[in-house]
Amino acid sequence: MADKKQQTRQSIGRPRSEAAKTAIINATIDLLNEYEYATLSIEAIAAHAGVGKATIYRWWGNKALLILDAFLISTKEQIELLEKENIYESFRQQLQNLAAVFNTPIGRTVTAIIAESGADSELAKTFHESYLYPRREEAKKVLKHGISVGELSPSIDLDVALDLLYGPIYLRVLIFKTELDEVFINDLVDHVMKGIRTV
Amino acid sequence: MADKKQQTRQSIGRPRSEAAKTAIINATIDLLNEYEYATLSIEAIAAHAGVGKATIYRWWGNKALLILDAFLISTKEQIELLEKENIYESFRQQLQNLAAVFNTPIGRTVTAIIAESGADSELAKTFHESYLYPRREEAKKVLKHGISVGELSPSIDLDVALDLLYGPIYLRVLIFKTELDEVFINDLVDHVMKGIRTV
Amino acid sequence: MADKKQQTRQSIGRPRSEAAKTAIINATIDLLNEYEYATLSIEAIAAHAGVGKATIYRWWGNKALLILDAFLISTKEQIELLEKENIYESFRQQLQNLAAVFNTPIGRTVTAIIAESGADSELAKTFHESYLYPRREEAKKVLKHGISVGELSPSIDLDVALDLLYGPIYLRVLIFKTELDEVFINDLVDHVMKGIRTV
Amino acid sequence: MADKKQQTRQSIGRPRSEAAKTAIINATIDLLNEYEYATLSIEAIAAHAGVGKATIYRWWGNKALLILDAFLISTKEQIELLEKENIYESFRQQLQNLAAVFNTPIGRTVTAIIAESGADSELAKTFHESYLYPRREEAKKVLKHGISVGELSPSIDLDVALDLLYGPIYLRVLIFKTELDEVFINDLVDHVMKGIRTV
DNA sequence: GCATAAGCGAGACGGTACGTCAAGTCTTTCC
DNA sequence: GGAAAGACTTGACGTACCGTCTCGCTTATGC
Repeated sequence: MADKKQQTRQSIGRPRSEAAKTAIINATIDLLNEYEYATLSIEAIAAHAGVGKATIYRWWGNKALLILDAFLISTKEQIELLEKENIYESFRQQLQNLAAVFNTPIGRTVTAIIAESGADSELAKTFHESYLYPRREEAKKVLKHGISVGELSPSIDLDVALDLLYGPIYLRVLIFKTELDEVFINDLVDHVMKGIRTV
Repeated sequence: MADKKQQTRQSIGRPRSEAAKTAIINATIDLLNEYEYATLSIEAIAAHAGVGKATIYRWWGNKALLILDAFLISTKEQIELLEKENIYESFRQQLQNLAAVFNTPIGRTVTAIIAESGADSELAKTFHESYLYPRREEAKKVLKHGISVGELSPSIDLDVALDLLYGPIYLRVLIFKTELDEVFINDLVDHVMKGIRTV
Repeated sequence: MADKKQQTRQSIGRPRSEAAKTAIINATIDLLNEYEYATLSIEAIAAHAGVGKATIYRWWGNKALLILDAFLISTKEQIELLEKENIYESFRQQLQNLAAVFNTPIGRTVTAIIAESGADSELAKTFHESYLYPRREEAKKVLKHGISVGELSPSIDLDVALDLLYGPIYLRVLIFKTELDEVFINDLVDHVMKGIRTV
Repeated sequence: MADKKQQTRQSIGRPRSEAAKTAIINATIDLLNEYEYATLSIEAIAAHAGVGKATIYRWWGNKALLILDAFLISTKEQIELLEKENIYESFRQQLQNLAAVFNTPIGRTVTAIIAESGADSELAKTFHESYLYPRREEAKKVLKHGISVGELSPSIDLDVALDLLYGPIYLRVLIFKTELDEVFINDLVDHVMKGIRTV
């Protein structure tokens, strides 16, 4: 079932230091509060984590992959689609959480490097597989549930519906950099629901 | 005494070379097809443009501002909201254009550096004033026209409506990196219209 | 600084360019009190003299030639071999003056660039022709006078004798950077005289 | 200094590469044969030595200090005051060696930058402590020996005597740029000896 | 319990690009 | 029409990091 460290770890030598890994991830997140991606140096992360540069390069191929990993770890349990009593509430909660995540330095940075990267890059693929796809699947389950209970029209395109919900959040937070208040979120969900609800 | 000297005393000394400026902007756009933001060097731009580095730094404070300027110049007349026979067609055309722009290396790069930048940065402010705000105002005029002719509900929030239209484009192109076909654009406009149209 | 271009516009056209030349020479001497040769820029001289850079390059080929010229002009009448009542006093006076000149920033600088330059350089040749040779000839006249009045041995090598007098001054001022007091000068002249005097 | 450091773990991290140091010093000496001080670039030295620029700046603060170091290393055993059978021969040999050293590009360059530098500069101080002072002390021992065996007058000022010997060498080589032949050296030592010898 | 081996912090290495500065040239306007 | 102002190309500066490579350790496994 759980294909974790099933493999017989028989490799000789000193094992990887989890303390170092944690320190590196924390230093990365810390320093992103002060520096933007371009001016954040691996050297600074190593110094701040009390770690040798080589230790970072041993486990992460480059700065972008390290930041992505830090992002994935730090947001692992942060965003979850809580099953609310109804679809409206589910998405309201989810959109609020999403906005919070991408209002964070590391969230903004990860989005920026993903936006800049090519579609076929390891970075984009990892982000898609480890973050985007799982969350979208979860969200789709909510929509499917809505359809099954007759709340939503069975003819809607799930992906389009979700793009309509999430797109404006990315746009406002990352591009327009405006605050997201309750009213906006409500309006947003209202508008989308109006288009996909059963009459 | 010498008040009549006032007339048009325009700056002494050798004037700025427009040829150099054009060469720099073109080199920037050219090289963004080969290099991504992080690996694009000012040195390479200068060499490619046949220009000294100092000439670049004289007119642009940093790489991001240069790229933004190149973007603004290259897209100056590229995107315009053509007055179509109806609102639906207007936005369909506009969204298509927008997708084309952000499918371009410089478009993707500019969005990435804007996303990464802070709300108060000169970069974000310039982008907002020179690009986002003017286009949004144009788009609002279309919506207002739609309201005045009774095609759209007078109670809609213009900004929310436009976020719903544009947000999914940014999301698909920059984050999901999916192709945008006619069907999607049509669906998108349909969905949004359904929410803001007069019954 | 340079009080030129006052009125005196009696004739049509540009005022005399000698004012600019003087301002440049003065600025060069002034700035050598603050900056050493390597960090003294033509740009700073031009700015300080209220002159365009091109005006400097029109008259002097490079920084070294400008400084040499400034040195030659500023020391034109400064060093002269005063005919004293006797040879001893003549050289005592002359050595004192020499030490004063090469204790000056421009004197030290000129010596340094001469020392660094090749024997065949325009710089070294100009310095030799315009400064070293004339002064040495003057000094030789003093020695010859001493011989003619029977005070000095007729068999002495004039050049060796003068090297013995001047060499130690250069050595102390430029290399050892020690103060030259009366006692040293006296000792120096004593020693040399002892070797070249008629018994 | 700290002798007990012998046991303790001495400076961690990768140790300095002696090969790099040697390559840098050699490149410096090599390139001074082609370029003069002003046109010799650190960049060229680094390239010629197959070394990164930072490695040069890590160990030498500036170009002058590097050249001085190269000079000190390259002349470490080159000049020595060989104990000859008599004082005359000792100095004849020593002056010959000195002339050879300062006829070299690096010798001429070092003297030039020392002449240009201020008395209190690190450069002048290092040159004095590492080169001038030790050699002068050696030379003084020769003079003192001459006094103790009754060959030289006990009343002579050692420093003045040595300035008389060395000053003319510097003057001829660096300023007048004349060749030094045996005759001159002999004359020079003769003259000085005549002034300091016991009758 | 000692050898083997990988991981560790530290930091020097060969490099690349930075952003600055000045050199020497060129182009415009003004006097 | 010459001189100022100042933009131009060029190229070195000294700095900051890159990603790699020793060092002298430390920490595990396995013989």
